[in-house]
Amino acid sequence: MPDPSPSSRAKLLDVAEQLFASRGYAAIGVSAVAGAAGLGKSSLFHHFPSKADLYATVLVRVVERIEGQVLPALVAIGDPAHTLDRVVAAIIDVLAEHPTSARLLLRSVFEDDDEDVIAASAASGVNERIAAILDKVSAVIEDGVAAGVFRPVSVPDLLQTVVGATVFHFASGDFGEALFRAPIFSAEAIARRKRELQILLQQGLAPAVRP
Amino acid sequence: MPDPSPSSRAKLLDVAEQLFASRGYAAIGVSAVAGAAGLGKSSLFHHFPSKADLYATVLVRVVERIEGQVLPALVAIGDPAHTLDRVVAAIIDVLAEHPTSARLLLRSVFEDDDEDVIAASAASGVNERIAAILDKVSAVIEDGVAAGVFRPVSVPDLLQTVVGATVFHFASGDFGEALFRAPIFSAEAIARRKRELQILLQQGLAPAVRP
DNA sequence: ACCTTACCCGACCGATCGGTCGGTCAGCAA
DNA sequence: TTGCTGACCGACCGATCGGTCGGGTAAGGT
Repeated sequence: MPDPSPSSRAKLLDVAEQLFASRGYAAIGVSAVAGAAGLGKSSLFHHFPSKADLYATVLVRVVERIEGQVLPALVAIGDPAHTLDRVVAAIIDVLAEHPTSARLLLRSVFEDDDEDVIAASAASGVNERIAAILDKVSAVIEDGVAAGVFRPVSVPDLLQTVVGATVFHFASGDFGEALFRAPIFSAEAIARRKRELQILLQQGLAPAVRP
Repeated sequence: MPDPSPSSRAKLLDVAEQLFASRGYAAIGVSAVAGAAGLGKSSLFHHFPSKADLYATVLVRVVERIEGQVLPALVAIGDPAHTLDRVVAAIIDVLAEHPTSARLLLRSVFEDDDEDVIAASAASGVNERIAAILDKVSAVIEDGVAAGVFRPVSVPDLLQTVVGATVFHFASGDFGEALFRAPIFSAEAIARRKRELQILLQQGLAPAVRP
């Protein structure tokens, strides 16, 4: 019991985020969510009009957290190489802060969901907000290529690689921990992940030295 | 209609792979699978003892396809840099060949599934077979570091990056296609993906030039 | 002709799904 | 006290879930 009275609605959002992240939308029933929040199923429908709406609200919360941490890193200060470093660090930080974020994002990306779910999440505009962030990251890479601090690359490919290397990593859960034989979300693991990815990108994107 | 009479059982596996990949285990009912295969629900249970067993069988088929293509690339011929190139190409080829593979893999990795599903897939040993492949990839990287053709890296981190950059990419579906504004599984897109990732890795892993 | 076997189906089972409904209860303003 | 309101719940709804059962049908062996 961490909080005395987290307003029930917030508690529902918390447990729903946790449950949806671990087992997916279809596998989690509304009574399971309500029960985990210490409420009856009917009380859940007092706070949210439908299961799909609850899920969409959870997604919006996650996207807002990401925006709050990644957008500040995207203001163009310093050369694109430093900006990219900051962005990668920000993405890793925000995904590491809430272990559920990466999984939820991953699911929302490649889950051809239930019809009312895609309707609800489309109405909340989460996809567009994610796309907006990625567009800005693309712009940073393009700037770097144009300025000659990065070698020419396929920007969408690099973006996919960065997203895969960050989101997938923190979404990998038991699989990742089995691979590392150590926790993924420890402070050292997070710092190492940041360092390894930044070095790989900086060195892998360096322009060819012209003799 | 590719095949005149694919033995019903194979047809069931095909449509189940497609459906499970697109919407996940919990979201797909057995009657939907059977119906898509042109059969009644009862007929599905004539071929498979349970839904979980059907899913596990689908997973095994996917893992076998991957083994068949990636393991040959892992025989140590040439230096580790070339081997890694071959492995990356093999992974991309096998994931691109069947658009369902990457999604199924991703789900099996981070889906804290239903209890009988984890039991069935544990009995089929798919996790161990995936782990065995990744262990061999790890060995290649370690050899490269030991031989000095790669700079020192955190091997699990690099492995996570490679898996994320390949599996996530081909599992991203509509999201990825929206990002590229072009199909992901076209021959050109696959070739480009291969090239971009190989260059990024080779250059990013090159040891520092000693003055 | 008979029996077996493989394959398939419709009807049905209990459980659970998302969601509704009527109503209880505490707090608060008048 | 009275009346109202937001939070909450138990009981219930039709639909669908995974799975069972008995029976039907065609092929093949003897």
